Amino acid sequence: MRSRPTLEDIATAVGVSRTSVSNAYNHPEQLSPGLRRKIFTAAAELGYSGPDPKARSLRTQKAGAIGVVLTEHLSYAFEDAASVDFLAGMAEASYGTELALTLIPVGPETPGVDQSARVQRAVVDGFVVYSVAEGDPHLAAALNSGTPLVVCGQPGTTTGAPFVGIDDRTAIKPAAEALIAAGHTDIGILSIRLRSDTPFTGFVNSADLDRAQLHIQRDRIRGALDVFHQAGIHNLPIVASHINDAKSAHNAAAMLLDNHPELTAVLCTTDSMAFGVISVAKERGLSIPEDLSLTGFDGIARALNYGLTTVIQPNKRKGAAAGKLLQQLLDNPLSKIPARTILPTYFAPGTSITSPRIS
Amino acid sequence: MRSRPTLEDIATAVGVSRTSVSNAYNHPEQLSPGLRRKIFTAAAELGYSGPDPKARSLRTQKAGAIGVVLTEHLSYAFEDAASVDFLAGMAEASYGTELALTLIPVGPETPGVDQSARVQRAVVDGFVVYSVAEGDPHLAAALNSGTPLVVCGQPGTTTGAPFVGIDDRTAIKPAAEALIAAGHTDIGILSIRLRSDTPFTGFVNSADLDRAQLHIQRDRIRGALDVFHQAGIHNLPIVASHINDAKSAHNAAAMLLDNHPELTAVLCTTDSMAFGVISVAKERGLSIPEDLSLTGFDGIARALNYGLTTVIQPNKRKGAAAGKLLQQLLDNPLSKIPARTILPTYFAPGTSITSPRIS
DNA sequence: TTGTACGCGTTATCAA
DNA sequence: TTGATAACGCGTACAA
Repeated sequence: MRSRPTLEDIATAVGVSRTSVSNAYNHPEQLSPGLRRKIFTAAAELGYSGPDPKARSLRTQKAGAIGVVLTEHLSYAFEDAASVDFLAGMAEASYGTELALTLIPVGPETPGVDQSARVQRAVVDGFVVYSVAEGDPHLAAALNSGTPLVVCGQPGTTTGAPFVGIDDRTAIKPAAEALIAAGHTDIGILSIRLRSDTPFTGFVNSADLDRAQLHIQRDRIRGALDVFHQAGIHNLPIVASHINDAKSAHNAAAMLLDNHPELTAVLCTTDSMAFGVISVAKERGLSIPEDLSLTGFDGIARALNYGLTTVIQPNKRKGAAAGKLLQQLLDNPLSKIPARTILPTYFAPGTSITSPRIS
Repeated sequence: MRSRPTLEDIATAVGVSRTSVSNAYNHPEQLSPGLRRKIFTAAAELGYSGPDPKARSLRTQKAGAIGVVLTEHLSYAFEDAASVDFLAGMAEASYGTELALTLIPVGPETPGVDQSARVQRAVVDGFVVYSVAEGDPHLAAALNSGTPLVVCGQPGTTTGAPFVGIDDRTAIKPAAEALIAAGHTDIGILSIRLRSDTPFTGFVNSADLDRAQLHIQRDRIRGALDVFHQAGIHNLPIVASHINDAKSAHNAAAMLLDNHPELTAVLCTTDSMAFGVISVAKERGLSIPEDLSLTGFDGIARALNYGLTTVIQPNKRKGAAAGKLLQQLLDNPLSKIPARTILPTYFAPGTSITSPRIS
């Protein structure tokens, strides 16, 4: 079996130089139409499909793609509405450019296996790293790759790379304030895990917050605590759930309510956790908000549909902003782009808060 | 500003050959640990981030990625549940491999602009082409690229490439049969466009079917007609809508019902079209199924939730199957893989059919 | 309009 | 365990 023909093969077949064949594909104006036709004819005959992209990208030092690094499994990214919206935004930002989107699969962290290999080997012109833990090896590899990089969501600091996201600490405050305004004082907090390295579901304290690797969860909790402390409420029970799925959310909610039957309200750092509370409440015959007020965060369709009091964040716009910034960086690596791009969030009052029952 | 150092720079700095530096990264076992350490130290000092992926991929003739070509805008792909599921399946199939997923943005078809450039320039080891029209230029470019290729969904024939999909013509029959079984004889059909090149929304006939570029829609209509003809029902009105969004579905449904007030049932080739009928019915005070029986196709969450009589297709499994097949092809280009992989579909009876009113 | 010469940064092979 | 050499396939000054 013959191997694929190259530019050179076509050149010799037609009896011209490689340059002319190259120009036939890349600079038609520098060529007589007749010769160009002859070259394409010969190419078709020899089964030549045009210049090899791999060779071209070495020569031009351009890959024609930007890498997207997502936490967790890539297939999870397609099941999570927020990351799908984010990708839609990235895709939107890629129109009008010649850039493809290379999704870099991130397997489960197997100790001993170098997880960053895929990032290092990715043929891309730059990276967008989406919502990873501080110290994540893929982030480190991307930072070290020598290509432009934009971090989205988290980690919020310590990377030195341009950041796109929301102000989680401030964004959650309207939800906390709404609970205070309704008169609640016995409030619990439910969040997703703060660390990625050790599986742990249970109560966390402020020292755990200081050690958090996942800045988004940390900042949301801190923002809520800011409000509660200011209202004179201290020592709120906080449960963090390692896994983010319906069953785990249910279990974490049960753990919180079992240990703190006095609670009249629960603030959740994600809508998904709030649905865990809803599921437990249903199980126990508690009605929301009459028996338990509840808030979420994210603004997923299901939450808005339910009427959950929550905070809507602009996932698609995050993707678009990250994409645009990276492109600007690619166009001009020295261009000054903002170190932090903070997008606005929107409080959705919903109907899941009322005053606590007088007991 | 100095340019990025290369393998060679490290080699001269350490005083060894390029080969040894390369081996330090790729074949640690062929190197004394001491030298390896020295090399990495020098690399860190010089700001060398490891072998350049672009050069590596030229040398090894591997890109480390598979290209996914999706119809329509890439951002639309993230808004459509079916293609998101498909991508999730592709992602799932990529675990355990070193392959990234390169999504190739396909802009609007601007006449005169060579749409296939992005496909031709993509640095990938193979392509999965998802649900494009027969004759699509991107498909042609991918076919011509000389790399392995799997076609998913459509076109169902004429490409010569391995195909993964469902048997649309057979799959829709249970929906049509359910209408027949309920006693309907005045049935309309609503589908999405049959051609991609000319915008057209309106009634179509069997000649239009023969000319269809979009095989999925054509086959579903034909499958339904098979059933209806066999039941002695002929000359059913068929409306095809060029655009697939809520408003267009509404308009197409209105067009069908306005011109055929005698209809007691509508068979739709997608769930999204069925919701167009639902929206028109609501507007006119028709209840479903009492005044109008209705069927869909796809099994999107909203349809199942509504209780629509529909056919569920395995989108995620399609992605996984396509990914696996392509990988097999990449591992061994000569391996015999099935020309057609047909996945099973599932009829969801729902509650949107009842017997026609006796008039 | 066409050709020459060089470089892009790496890896495989084989010899030392 | 280390090194020299030869591809890999192409783009682009520059010269003709």
